[in-house]
Amino acid sequence: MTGGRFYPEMATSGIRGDVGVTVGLNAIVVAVTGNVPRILTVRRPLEIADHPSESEESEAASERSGDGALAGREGVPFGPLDPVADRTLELGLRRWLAEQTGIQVGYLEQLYTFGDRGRVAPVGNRFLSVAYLALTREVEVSGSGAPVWAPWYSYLPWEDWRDGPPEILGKHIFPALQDWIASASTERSFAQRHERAQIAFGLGDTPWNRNRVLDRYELLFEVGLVAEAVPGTSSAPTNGVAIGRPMALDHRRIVATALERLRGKLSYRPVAFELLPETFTLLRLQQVVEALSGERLHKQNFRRLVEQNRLVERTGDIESRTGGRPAELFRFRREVLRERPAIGVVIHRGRLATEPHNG
Amino acid sequence: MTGGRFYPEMATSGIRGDVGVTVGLNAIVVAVTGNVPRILTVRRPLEIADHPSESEESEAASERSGDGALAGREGVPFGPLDPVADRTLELGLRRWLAEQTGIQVGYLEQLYTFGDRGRVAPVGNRFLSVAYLALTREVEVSGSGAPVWAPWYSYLPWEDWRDGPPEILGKHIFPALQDWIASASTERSFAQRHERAQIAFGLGDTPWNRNRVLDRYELLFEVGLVAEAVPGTSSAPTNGVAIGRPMALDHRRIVATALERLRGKLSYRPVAFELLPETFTLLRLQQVVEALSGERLHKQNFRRLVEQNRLVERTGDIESRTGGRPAELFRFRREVLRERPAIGVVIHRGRLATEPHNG
DNA sequence: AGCGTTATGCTCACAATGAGCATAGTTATT
DNA sequence: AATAACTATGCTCATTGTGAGCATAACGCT
Repeated sequence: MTGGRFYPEMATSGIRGDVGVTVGLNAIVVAVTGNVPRILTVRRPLEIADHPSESEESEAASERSGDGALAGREGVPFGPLDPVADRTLELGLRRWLAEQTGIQVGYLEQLYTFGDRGRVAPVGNRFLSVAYLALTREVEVSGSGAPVWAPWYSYLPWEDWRDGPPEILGKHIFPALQDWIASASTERSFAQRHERAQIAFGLGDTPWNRNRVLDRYELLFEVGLVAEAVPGTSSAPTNGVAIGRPMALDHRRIVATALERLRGKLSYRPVAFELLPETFTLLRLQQVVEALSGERLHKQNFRRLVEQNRLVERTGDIESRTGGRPAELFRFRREVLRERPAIGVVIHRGRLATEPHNG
Repeated sequence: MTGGRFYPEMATSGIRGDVGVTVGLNAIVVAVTGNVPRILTVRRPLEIADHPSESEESEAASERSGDGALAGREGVPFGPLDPVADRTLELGLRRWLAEQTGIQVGYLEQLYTFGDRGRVAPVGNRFLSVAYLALTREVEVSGSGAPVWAPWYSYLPWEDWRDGPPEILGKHIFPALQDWIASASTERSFAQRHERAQIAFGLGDTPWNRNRVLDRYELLFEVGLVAEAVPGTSSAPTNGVAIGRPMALDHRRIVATALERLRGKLSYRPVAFELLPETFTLLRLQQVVEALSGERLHKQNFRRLVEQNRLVERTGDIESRTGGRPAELFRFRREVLRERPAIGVVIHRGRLATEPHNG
């Protein structure tokens, strides 16, 4: 309303010179179907599709060396911030997300603001995007962006340890990391590379840390095992060994950031319930948690954790299509938000390499 | 470099219509002197001081109802993003922070992007600021912004429980909360207010949760116990009872966000060491942690935690100006970042209300 | 009835945590 | 010189939390 009066000198779009900043909003919309965590993707980033005027030429004219980074590649939903209509960033995001995918998200949380994208164009504006993490139950989607639910781990296949260490680690990643470490030019650089790899991927006696998703992604990017499509950003050559599904721009990095955040949150906030229907069995809850954390949990201990912390309450109803003994249906106790404000659903690790004998 | 080519339609500053977005960077720079946690403030927000052309008129012309919100009030350092020169947001922040305060910060972490400020000006641009948390040892500062170290808790006095529950809680805050709850118009609203107050301030059997800094701040704002100076933003009337030192714009909210984030981080990352010199006694370390977490810790258990997790190593040197038995000097073991990636320095609570008998 | 499958109750060892006792070296005071 | 005051440091103990596994229950299917 009156804000402008206080900053008349800011009524121009640029602060210095004539280059301004354009702001967009990205949403990582997460749902879990059965055992599969999914994110909502659009076949072509909406930042192109939404501005049809020149995008075709733009794309056709992209004579970029490489693999046609942008063309037709999927990305996460993107929408503009309407500086006039959207009172808050969050409302803005809800608006265009509803418009473009028909989804009304429940849980919504700001993730990160990405600004260093190598997108400093000599002529164009600086580009900034504020990314949000949204949780929802999986629903039908349809809209201008032709959205599609894609398996989250198809973009980050090394993050799914539910069936033991992913093969891709031993087959491609570890060898490539070794090469990368060995090819360090100085002693110092060697040690640093070694340490980084150790921290990120749990080599040697360092344990694998499920939360270090971004560390791992960035290391793989540097090593040249994943490709990004951001103009002006370069990683080591990929040698044809590109792991996981690519995405437009730096969206895959955003996706990694979202996974890291969500995994972190799992252990101290009851976010898993946002992804479940009103009532659910404890196995369903556990499957959701496992899907997101990427590791198996000890069933009895998981039950104990959830019940002892009184995260759920019985409904009295029974789900009998379990394939075994019928399971009781539970409901999230929203009161826990009051009683024990920092309580989550993942504490322990369970077994990773071997199958739990009683799982 | 080449980014612009892909988004020719975005070379304008606005996405829709002619209103664009201006981006600035805020830094909450934290240091601890003795027992006092401090943040760096500038007497007038640099977003004004830095643009002298019209700011005087702007301020004089601010015929805003109220208390002259902006005039001369302190805020956290603010700097513009130079869309051309600053390759990344973080580098941009380091640049102007060094320019304006002479500080070279070590630890730097993105905090939050604030966009809903009621600053949607009919004529001016939308304003967005990306806030960062910076940790440093306290050093002399000087620069164009005339920066000053101010005690953090002077802005959030209810957050410091080191000497028991702050008086202001019983004297002003709790009564005001009761009034606010009682004045709810509907049953439902009553229950909601009651629950919010309970969660945020630990009323009844709910324990005080040191991490809920932002919840508390926002509740106090709604209740009208703290004032913000953001044009277009309104809270309940403050009735003359304004608690804690005010700040320009919504900077105090940013400050609260920073405290919340830092308190959270304390327990799973060894960030306290960023605020200490190379070597230190365990008491100094404990004091820093207590200063930030706002509560007292059990000394022996704190030592046990720090030593058993091998966060520190002995230097062999002795500090003898302790006022008692000389204390050994320790050094942070940077290796822990590798060995145990998620380890912090605050786990337990210690005593709050009473003085530890052996503290 | 027997098998496969999932649900659920319970135990046990061990680690982590919160609290407090006891002793060791200093400086300041009498 | 004795002692008071103060901080450092070592150690114990009860309780709780965590990881793992045994055992039994209740269904569908053949």
